[in-house]
Parts: sequence; C-alpha cells; structure tokens
Amino acid sequence: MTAVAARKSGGISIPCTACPLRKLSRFREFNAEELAFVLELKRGELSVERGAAIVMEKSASPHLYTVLSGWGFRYKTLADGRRQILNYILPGDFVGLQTSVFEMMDHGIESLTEMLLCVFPRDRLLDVYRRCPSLGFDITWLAARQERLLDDNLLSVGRRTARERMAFIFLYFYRRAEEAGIVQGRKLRLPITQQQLADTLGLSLVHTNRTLGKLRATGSIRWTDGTMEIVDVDRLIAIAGSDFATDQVRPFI
Amino acid sequence: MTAVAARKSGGISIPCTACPLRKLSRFREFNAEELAFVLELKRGELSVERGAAIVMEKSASPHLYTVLSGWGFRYKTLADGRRQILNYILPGDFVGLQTSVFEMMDHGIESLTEMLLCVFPRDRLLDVYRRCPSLGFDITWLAARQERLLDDNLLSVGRRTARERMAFIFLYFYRRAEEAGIVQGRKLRLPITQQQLADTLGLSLVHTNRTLGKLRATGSIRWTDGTMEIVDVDRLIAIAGSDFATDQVRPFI
DNA sequence: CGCGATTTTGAGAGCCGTCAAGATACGTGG
DNA sequence: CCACGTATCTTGACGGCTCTCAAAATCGCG
Repeated sequence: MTAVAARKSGGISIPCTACPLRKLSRFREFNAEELAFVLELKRGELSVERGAAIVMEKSASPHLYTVLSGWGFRYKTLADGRRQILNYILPGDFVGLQTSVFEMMDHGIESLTEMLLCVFPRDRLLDVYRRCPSLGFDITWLAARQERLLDDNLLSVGRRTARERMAFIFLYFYRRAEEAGIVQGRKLRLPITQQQLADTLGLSLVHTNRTLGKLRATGSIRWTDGTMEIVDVDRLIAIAGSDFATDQVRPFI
Repeated sequence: MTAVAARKSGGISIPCTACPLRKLSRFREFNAEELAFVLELKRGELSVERGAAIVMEKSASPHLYTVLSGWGFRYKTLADGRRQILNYILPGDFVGLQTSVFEMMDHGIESLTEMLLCVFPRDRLLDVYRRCPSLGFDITWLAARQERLLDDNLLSVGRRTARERMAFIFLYFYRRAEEAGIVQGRKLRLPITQQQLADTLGLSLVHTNRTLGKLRATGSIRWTDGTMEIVDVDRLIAIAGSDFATDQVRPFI
C-alpha cells in the first residue's frame, strides 16, 4: 500500500463519446442528451498505480469516479489493524458515492492494479438529478446493486463454511469479470494475494491457504501466477451451494 | 413467521401533510413541492402483524415502502435453511428499492412487531426522478446509507470476535432506535429472539446465548422481557472497539 | 394445566486462529 | 549475472473459540 496516492493526468484523453466501456453490450446505451451531459460533467481522468490509496478511511474526497480499467477494493479496518475487504471494484463500477452523501468516507479504497478512473466533481451531483433525471436513476440503480453485492458477501461471511465461502468468492470473481468483459476463455487475471483473500472471507491467512489447497484439490479451479481459471463451473457451484447472480443489462455513468 | 403476509388497509388515513415522523428533528424538511408530490405518490398504508413476510425471497413486489412504525429485518437464506439477517428496518427507513431496480428481490423482509408502512407504486419510481429531482437524490442518499450499514455489519461479522460483535450490535440497536425516536431514557423495546440475534451475528444459538451471558455479566447492558437498557455506554463502546456512527440529518420519503 | 417457543446449561468434537519457521518468488543493488 | 532483502506462500503444532448434539428450565398462551 503506497502512501502516495496517484497522479492525475492533465486533461481528458478519452472523451465519453468514445468511451471504450460503453461499447460493451452489457451496458445500457445513452441517448444524446445523457451523453452530452456526462461529457460536460467529466472533469478528467485519474491514473493510479498498483497498491495506491484512492480514498483513505475517515477522509473526504471531492470526487466521484467511474472505473475505466483495473481492479480495486473497498475495505474497513478496526483500530488494531484487523481488516475486512467489503467489495471489489471493476471496470464500469461507480465509486465515491458515500463521500458525496455523507461528507466523509468511512471506508478506504485501494487499487490492486494500475487503474484508470473517470473523475466527476461531487459538488455537481445534485445537478445530475436536476438536469438529467435518468442518470440520477442510474446512480440509484448502481447503489442498489452495491447493496445486493454486500448482501451476498454478508450471507457468505456470516453463514457459509470456509470452503463454501471460498468457492463462492471465486464464482464472484468469475461472474464479475465476465460482466466487466475481462474474461478470456475461462481465464482471468486475479491480482490479489492470499492475505487479501483472507481479509475478504473473514478468515486467517493460514486457514485461507489450507482451504485454498483443498479447493484446488477438487480440480474445479486453478489459480497460479495471478491468473485464475474455472475448470469446472458446475463443481464450483455445487461446492458453494449456489451461483453468483449477475445482471444482464446495467447502467454505466 | 406467518405465511399470510399482511392486510392492506383501504385508503390513506395518515396524509403526508400530517406525517408523524416528519416532525422529528432528525429528518430534513420538505418544501411544498416535495410534499405535494409525495402526497400524490402515496398509494395507501400497509399494516402488518408481527412475524409477517412483507417481501418474500425470490419474488417481485409491486411496491416501495416507507416504515412509519414498528421493527422488521431483511434476510437471506441458503438452500439448507441457514439464515443471515442483513439489516434491521426501523421507522423512517425506505425498503423495496432492490425490487424496483432488479425486478426481483433476492432477500426477504419480515416484521418483528406490528408495522405500519407507507405504500408507493414502484412503477412510478422513475417519475420521482423526473418530477422531483431532490427526492430522487434522497433515495440515492438512503441507498448509500444502507450500504454503509452493511459495511459496518460485514466488518463486524468478518473481523470482530463474538463478544465485540455482540457489543457492537447492541450499540447499533441503541443508536438506530435513537435516530428513529423510540428510545425512552436509556431503554428501548428490542423485539427479537436470541435465534434472530444469532442469525444477525453469524453465530450459533448456543454460542450467542453464552456470549450474551458474559456480556450481561459486564454490567454494561440489560435485556429482559423484550426491553433492552444501556447501563454503561462507554463500557459497551470499549468492548465493541468503536461506537456505531449515525447521521445528524437525514432525508425521509 | 398442557403444549410449543424460547432460553439455558452441559459435554465433546472440530473448525479455525495463533505462533513459528521454512520455502518460494520477486525486485533491487552491486 | 549474482547476492540479498522483502513479500508471499506453505506447512507444522497446538490451543481455543465456536459448533453440534442433547436435555432441562422457563416462558407464553389457550
């Protein structure tokens, strides 16, 4: 985790009209009005390196971000350092809403890879609702989706065994990467450490390692050199108890 | 948990102009336009008895609700019956957003007491954003708040010990009841069973009971006959490791 | 007064955490 | 290209927190 957060690139090199993500069929299309408004709203791009603190815990941030590329995660820590990873952030995700609404972030955001983020000024948030109601609705949609992801994680951490939990989180990674269009075949880059996986699952590092060993032994997944591969989806679903639910079409700011 | 869900009262007996909750200083004030719009939007009231299923898992609901009185909770279950309580629902809370946004609820909502809910048609949700942007923003605000509550719960279940977790959830009950204006002195009605508490904390019933016994022995809280009392807040905060954060002013639809 | 729901207590097993140390991988400087 | 320090992964040993099974006690209600 690098203390120095990020470097902000000077201007806008990727106009929304040529947004590489919008082309994915996964995202709903913008009409001309929406596109014009977002284009006008966008303040720039933020490029961060791996391991950067995008938002610090207990601090305010003047920005809202949409992820264009890369992986990150949201987390909270206790006073003695115990950490819980709350959710992962992938391309298409919208982050920073809590800052805009509560004046203070009570969770941190950190990058797992180099990331490219779209920057919007948070003080214009209310304008979004006034001038482009359909985008306001989209923001609510995205917030409700975050809530659903958290529901899943909470169920998992609270009620699934370590083995089920781990199978489920791999399904989560797979499905979310599919959504973001970064799965190649059955493989995807999974740029996390076992410590981070442990902090996600609510387990210790040691037990995470052992559980991972057993899960690998089932032959349903592989995960080496930062690349994970789903070998037997059905097997993995059977171990987890259920699949991770995704959406067909989603908004994207 | 009664299978029969609820009985819908005929019309509107409490007009929004005389909403008993809005008087609480906790909630931000409406201007005339907002009030008129909500009044027009409100479809009626729903009165449910204790233990009713307000929303079933894996079902769609045509309504959005604002809680006027009573306690409830959101939950998810696994195929074999293990259950996780995700969050509690108190007066002033807005529920049913996930249904409106995803066409399907993947969590259930159940009442813990008799409840009175304001009913809004979900197919008018987009109208809210178009015709009253400030209310649209409020809905997003409430969704972001839900997210923050879930963040806290996830941190708790994932990384706190049983003892810390239980101290924290009692602070949660206390602070949330304060927000809702249903604390009298240091006492409040806490209409849950130990099994429900266990499902909230991610613990077994037996261990919940034992942990509760030890927590009671510290003298920081009392909880008998459905009434809980905070005897020593600072002590409880010390055990939990931190207090539960609340908001000063919040919107209310 | 009797029955079901809830709470409490006991006993034993095991999942999971902590402590510890070694193995492997990786980046950096010589 | 090699040496070395750091981060990450792996494995062993052991303790204990938490689970399950079981049953008794208490409460709520008709």
